[in-house]
Amino acid sequence: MVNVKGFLRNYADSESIFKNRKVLQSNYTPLNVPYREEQINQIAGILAPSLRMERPSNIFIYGKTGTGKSLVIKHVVDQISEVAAENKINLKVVYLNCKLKRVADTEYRLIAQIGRELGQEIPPTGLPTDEVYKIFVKIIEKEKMLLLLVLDEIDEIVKNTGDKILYNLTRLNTELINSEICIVGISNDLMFIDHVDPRVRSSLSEEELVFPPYNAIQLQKILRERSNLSFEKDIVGEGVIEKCAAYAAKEHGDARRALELMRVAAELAERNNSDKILIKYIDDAEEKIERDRVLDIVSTQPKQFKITLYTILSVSEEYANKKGSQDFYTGDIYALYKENCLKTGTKPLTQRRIGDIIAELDMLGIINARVISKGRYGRTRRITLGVPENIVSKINVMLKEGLGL
DNA sequence: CGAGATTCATGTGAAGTATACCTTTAGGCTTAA
DNA sequence: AAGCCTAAAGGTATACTTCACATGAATCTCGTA
Repeated sequence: MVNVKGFLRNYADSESIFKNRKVLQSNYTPLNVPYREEQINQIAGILAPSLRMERPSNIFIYGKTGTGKSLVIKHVVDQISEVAAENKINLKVVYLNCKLKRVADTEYRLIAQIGRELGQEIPPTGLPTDEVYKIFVKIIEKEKMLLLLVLDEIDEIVKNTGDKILYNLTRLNTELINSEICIVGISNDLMFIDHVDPRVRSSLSEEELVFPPYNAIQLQKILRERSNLSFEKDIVGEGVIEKCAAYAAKEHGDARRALELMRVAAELAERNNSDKILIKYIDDAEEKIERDRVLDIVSTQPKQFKITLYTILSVSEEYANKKGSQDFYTGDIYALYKENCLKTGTKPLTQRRIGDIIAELDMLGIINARVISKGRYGRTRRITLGVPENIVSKINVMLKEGLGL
């Protein structure tokens, strides 16, 4: 424990390899967004009427993760807000990510959350949904305003709860007298809009934009630009940027991932007292990111999810040790799950529910659970792991402690 | 031997229940005039 | 009498349970070659 102080002193004395750490963090909004000028101009053009208090067309934006959708929207919206403020225009912007569990993943919660963003206390449950709509309308109608509603990952909420919300939201405009709402929908899923009600579709996607993925060259340019802002000269080792870009390009040109890789690699370099970011740190970074991502998801799950996942992971570890890896199915897991419940003193849920939980864990990408038919031997889900082997034990240990097993 | 029937284990949808939380309302208590 | 607090009543969303039916390919059955 003595050398902790030494380490801290050393840390305080040594030069950080970061010139500006924030630049590489995921919530950073750069001044200019390379290779997205066209989209920025288009969106700005579409949203500009808001500065005359006229309702702009609703926009629908498609693009894979890390293609700059959120970034561009935030960028444009920030600028518009500034200009609006200069001209004393009452323009409110609400940005919401519909994927956030227990925040905006049902109709009630989404509307309630918008209300809260606009500074109104709304209880987490208990009110009728149309009551929440009324509260919401009242807030906007209180004074003449234009509400710019940015719904990120809008496909998630529709997948969960159907397109009724979108219908209600688009219809809301016809009821409003003072104010108006403009909806900007963002989706990762290109096919998404085909599954919604045509009436909603036409009003929601009055304008459509597609964000193409970045290619490796573009990713390199982005990385270079940001690392120039973030690091002192000559910190970034030979070939590092190329490797980051290549990694990310492999994953459909995900710029967010590339930048994260860079940042984590830099942090690892710093922790190792290295004054250069070397290629070897990128591999470590890759693993660390994946681990953190999974750990983060896992740790925020409700207890029953954890027990279920713990059961699955233990079983798969056991099988891995015994070699001759076998498949396992919902029934097996449920039996063991019940045992684990007994050990932790938790009331076991029914198999019906566990089936749903397994399906949800599959959606989270932590496991793969495919429905198969074993013919004469029934129909079930075959469960396999969705995370690398070397992370599994770490998750398992964490779960074990967390559950008190 | 092959087409169709059968079968199993659980997927899946609908409807019902428990829980936690909300607002409203009415009654009781306190307080100030 | 007015004002405030509390508890009961009436209502909702969400997570979960119960019930009942659906599924789909390995296996079985049985007629036919």
